[in-house]
Amino acid sequence: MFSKPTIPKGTRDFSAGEMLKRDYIFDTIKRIFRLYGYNPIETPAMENLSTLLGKYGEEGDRLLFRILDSGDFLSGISDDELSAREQNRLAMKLCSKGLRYDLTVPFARYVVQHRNEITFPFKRYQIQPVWRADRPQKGRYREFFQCDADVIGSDSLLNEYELVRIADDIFAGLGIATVIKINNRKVLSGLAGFIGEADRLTDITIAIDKIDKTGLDAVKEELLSKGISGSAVEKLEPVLTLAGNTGKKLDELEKILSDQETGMKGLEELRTLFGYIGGAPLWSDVEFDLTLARGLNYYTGAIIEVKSRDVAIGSIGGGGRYDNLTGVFGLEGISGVGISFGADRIYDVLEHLNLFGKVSSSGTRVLILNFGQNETANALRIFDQLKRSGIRSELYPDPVKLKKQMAYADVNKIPIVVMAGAEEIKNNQVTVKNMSTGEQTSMSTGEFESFVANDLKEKI
RNA sequence: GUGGAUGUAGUUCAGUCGGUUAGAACGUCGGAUUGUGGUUCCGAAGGUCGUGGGUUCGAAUCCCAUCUUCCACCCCA
Repeated sequence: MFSKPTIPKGTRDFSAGEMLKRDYIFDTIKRIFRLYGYNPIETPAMENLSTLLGKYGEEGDRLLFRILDSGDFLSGISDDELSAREQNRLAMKLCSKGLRYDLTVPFARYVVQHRNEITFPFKRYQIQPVWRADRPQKGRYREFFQCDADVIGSDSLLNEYELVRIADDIFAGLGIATVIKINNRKVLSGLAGFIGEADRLTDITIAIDKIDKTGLDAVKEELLSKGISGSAVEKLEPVLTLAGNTGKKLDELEKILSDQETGMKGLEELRTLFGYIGGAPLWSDVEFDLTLARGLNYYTGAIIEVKSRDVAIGSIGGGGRYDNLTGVFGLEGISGVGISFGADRIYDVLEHLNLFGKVSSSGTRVLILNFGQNETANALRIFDQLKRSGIRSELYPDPVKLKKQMAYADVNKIPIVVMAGAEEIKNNQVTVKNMSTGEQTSMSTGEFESFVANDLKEKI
């Protein structure tokens, strides 16, 4: 007896119906990426752990899938080390590779490794799965696809603007109402300096990021519990509750952060970026959100996040500028900015809002019925004729009952059935059935030829 | 990594207090109809009750472990 096969926690099979919908998403994203001059690259599923570790913070390191070394992986390990049972130390000795956690760090590695073949600014897109050893939930998987577009080697804020446009074009194309939130790490940094806790930036950003979800009081509580002084939290509160439109918020912040050099630089960047955005006709709402503070510790300038307006599923896209990501791989002074879209969550949003439309049908337009050995040569001629005209068609492979063949056309939503049995062949005819109306017409082979060339071809 | 819920046919779900052979609907397959799908009628197949232990005369039902899925944290797309 075999036990039923299963797949690992947090992974999924994609059946044909799902793949057609997923491809629709990928095709839309690729089309827009290409429209803006980004070219595709791919990197391996696994990277050396030395490439991955330490890039995502402590939490990120924990979520890395590690790959057990091949061969005699115990050879360099003493019995003492084994019996000490120190997981992390042992893991470092047993594993030298891991599955990629995102596409940005492998991209940084790629840029450093290929620096002599690349001319800057370098624009690339990358659509591949990533893996995280997280505990799965709805909209959260252990294997999922990211769709990244990055430009590296240019400081211009036109790049940030371009990424906002790309996000806007993609979601307009998919028909998802979105809000694109923008913030700037330098402003957050200035804020930390302003309240006298400049070295606690990470704790502060992680805490205030939750203000939407948990409220102001919970954020204050978290800040205090992390050891931020009461006076600092008090100083921060009026800033977090700043109201008004983007321009007004920026004006207010300019007064507050006037003696914070970094903060002022961030505000200037935001003004420039929103200046570009203000002149563009956009589908999405774009807003400055001071509490947007994504935890990734490599962002240094702009921070971007995209959320669905209609479905609460976390962010469906995010990105930002990282001034020195390649620095850890030995290439200093190269700035990059990128954005990433989560195809799996976008899928869930489209499904939830019923926005896939006709994408799900198989696409076959014509089914030729199989009447048996004597009629096969004739059926194949019709088949060739359809293929030559570029019409997606199938010949039913087995000479089974017509009832069964008809049912196949029905469940696969094939709109046209072509029949040519002994009767038709004798009279040089073909019978065409329209599956939605049930209407059926017999025509001469000559008439069928023009039917294929005109009626069928037009509808593709 | 922490805490909580869940698992019965391909799918959605019943299954009483622990008690005979675990049921339904939908789907699948066959037939009514050997040249005609969707509707209808008849029939059939399909279950180690997530897995492994334990308690009991007896376990889908109670206990323990483990896995899955889901939820709240953490973090994130």
